[in-house]
Amino acid sequence: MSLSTIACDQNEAETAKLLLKNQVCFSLYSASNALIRSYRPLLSALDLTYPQYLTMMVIWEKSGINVKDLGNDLHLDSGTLTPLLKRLEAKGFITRERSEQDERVRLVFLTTQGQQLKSQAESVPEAIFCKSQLEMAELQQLKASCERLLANLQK
Amino acid sequence: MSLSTIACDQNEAETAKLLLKNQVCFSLYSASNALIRSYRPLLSALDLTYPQYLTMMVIWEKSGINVKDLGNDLHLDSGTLTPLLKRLEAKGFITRERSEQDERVRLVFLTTQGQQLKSQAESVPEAIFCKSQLEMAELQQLKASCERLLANLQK
DNA sequence: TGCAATTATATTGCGCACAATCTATTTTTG
DNA sequence: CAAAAATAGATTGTGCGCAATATAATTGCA
Repeated sequence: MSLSTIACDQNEAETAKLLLKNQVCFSLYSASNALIRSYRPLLSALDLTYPQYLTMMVIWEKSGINVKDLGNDLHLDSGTLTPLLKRLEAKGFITRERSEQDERVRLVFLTTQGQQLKSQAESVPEAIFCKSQLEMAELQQLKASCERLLANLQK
Repeated sequence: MSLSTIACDQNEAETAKLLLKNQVCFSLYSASNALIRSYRPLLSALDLTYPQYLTMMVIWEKSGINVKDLGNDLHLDSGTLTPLLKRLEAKGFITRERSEQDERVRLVFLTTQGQQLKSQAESVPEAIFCKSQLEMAELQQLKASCERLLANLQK
């Protein structure tokens, strides 16, 4: 094998790595965008966006949580969450109150209307599962790989 | 088993479905965000964002492509692409010219500077692969599942 | 040929994500 | 106890993603 052949092969290898169709990350990015698009009609009936829906999930489980803990759960920072929470408050689903022990901390509480929203949201997971048309086993494997990837990237 | 027990179990099942930690979609969304974050330091050295990098990949392969075909490849629409392409043009990586056969069509061409950028980008895929700390087999499986999911959601 | 329908792209507006920075409060420490 | 450091959250600015709409060019068909 000549040196020029080696050089050529290496060049082809480099080129292949920069093809869109060979990008794992692009597949993940496109699938994530497509999922959020699929949620849109279901969630707009509840007056929620997808990030707002995720946020409500945490608050349904942990009413009274502060912004920092919410950010840790959602992997989002205050630059994203502060305006998002203000929009949820404007819709009447939550209230945002300062902690009395530590005035820096904002606590987020579920309202009655926010609680009622939860029952309306109960059909959403099943609807998305149907739209995905994947077996539960494959979805679980996909979820596990995404979680491993996230954990590794955060190291 | 009593009716109340059934009701209780169903309620627990509904509650479990609305827990953040049980959401495949949230894992995908978080992993996608984390990946884009991981690309950021690598790509900012090339003066590119992640969507701009994906777009450049298509143009490296298909200089002279029109906006519609670019959008099909990237699963993005003109509302996203028009301003993105203007930014790539402002940086000198591409030119945007109207087709002479059909004045509605915009053709996107690689510049010399855009071509030079490709060689600078060649180390990026390997760097991300290392950051992911996943086996190639798992990444390929992840990619395949994402592609199946995307295809099913688009039906 | 002329006009309606179609097509390609651009524009506008909203809501994220996130970096960078700022403010206010609390904690630490000399 | 006062100054420095740390912490929580808010603000600002940029760049997506995408729905809705607008504009301009092309095509189809009566």
